[in-house]
Amino acid sequence: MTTLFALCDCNNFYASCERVFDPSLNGKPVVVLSNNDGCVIARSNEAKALGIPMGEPYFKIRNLVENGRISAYSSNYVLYGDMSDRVMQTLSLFTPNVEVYSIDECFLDLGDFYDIDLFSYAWEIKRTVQQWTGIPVSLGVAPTKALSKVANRLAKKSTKANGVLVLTDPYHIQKALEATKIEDVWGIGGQYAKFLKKRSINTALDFSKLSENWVKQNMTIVGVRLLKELRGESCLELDEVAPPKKNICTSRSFGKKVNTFDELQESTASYAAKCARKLRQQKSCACLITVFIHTNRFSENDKQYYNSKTICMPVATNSDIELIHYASIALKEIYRDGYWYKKSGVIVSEIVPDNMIQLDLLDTLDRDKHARLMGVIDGLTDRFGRSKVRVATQGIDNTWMLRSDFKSPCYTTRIDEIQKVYVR
DNA sequence: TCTGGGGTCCTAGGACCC
DNA sequence: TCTGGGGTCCTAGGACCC
Repeated sequence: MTTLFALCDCNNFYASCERVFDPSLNGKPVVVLSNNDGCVIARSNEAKALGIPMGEPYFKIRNLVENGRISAYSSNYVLYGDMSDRVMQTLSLFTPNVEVYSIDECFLDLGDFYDIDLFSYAWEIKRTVQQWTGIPVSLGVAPTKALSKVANRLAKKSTKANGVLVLTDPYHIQKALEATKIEDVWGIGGQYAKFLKKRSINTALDFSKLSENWVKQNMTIVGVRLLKELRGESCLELDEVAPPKKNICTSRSFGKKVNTFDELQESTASYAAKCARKLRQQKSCACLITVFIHTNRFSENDKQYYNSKTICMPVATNSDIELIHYASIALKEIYRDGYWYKKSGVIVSEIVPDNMIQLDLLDTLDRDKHARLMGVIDGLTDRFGRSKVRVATQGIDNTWMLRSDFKSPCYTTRIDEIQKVYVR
């Protein structure tokens, strides 16, 4: 059986989202900053052309921003998430089988579409997404997922392809593999790239000629799957329904240096509540909770400290109140006076479906009551926005909160913001 | 010289992704 | 002054059991 996949990838996604709502940015350099406005995580083509690398710390480009040479935005995940949904919904009109691979990427299973004009079809997809959502996308079409990644990358890079590349005949596949450097192959990270280049394996084509045994020995079974995929043998299926997450993590760097227990406790409580909400959204509960804190690893003057503590809770839970309770216990154990803290986080793990909870005979908590309360809190959060209702431990003024100085409005999801757009 | 041999579970750590 | 956040999978090795 022959397989056929398309990988659709939004171009410079976060920067493109900002542009949809402010067309005056078209043709101009735009960057989007990480949480805390720390570094660059998305760049428009014009920003790339200025030589701004991915991950560039903001302070290094501050001058360009202040002189108006670049527009910089704080990341606005609510907006990007909503735009992502629109793109994915549009894509799912073209085939019922899609895998939302990340916020800006989607695999489409084109199954046995070999008898249609793939090139025209791919272009129709691209045009439709652009027209309906305002987001420019690139498409790579090929017999396996790994090859569709290769095709997508070349589609974006080549001015001739201009955003669409269909890679189905062996000759073109060879040429594409030859044109793809080993470090640009999906699944080859920094370590493997170094290892392979030392052995004169410089391109995807070189890699595809290696023996299965050698790859298995040196790169585990993961490498073997990639090898087969690049040779055109499909090993990676389309995962249409995202499996429930096995770990959920909420962590942030602070907007300022923090040294008191109370500030750490507020932030940790907020992250625990956020994890609880994520658990409820996927209808599951966690047995373990981990809290970690650390100082600023870039600061040479400050004393460094990292620690984490994991607590096994008596009964799996997804309640804000309980998770905050155990997070506080864990934090107390690892907190040390006399350090400047930069970041804290909460991870919940050992996740089980919420209808399969192992009860504890000595459990005294009224779990039904908790569940109803959380339902009410979720309802209020949905209606009035995040953090309008919260457990007291989470604090009120939250001076530790992250910095986000250049955030665009949540155009698509907030009534007041939507009105602003209409008024304009 | 030589120290049973499996099986299973768990954890830490390494690799990768966007 | 200023350097993101959130995930997955795989393997090796130790503990433990019979």
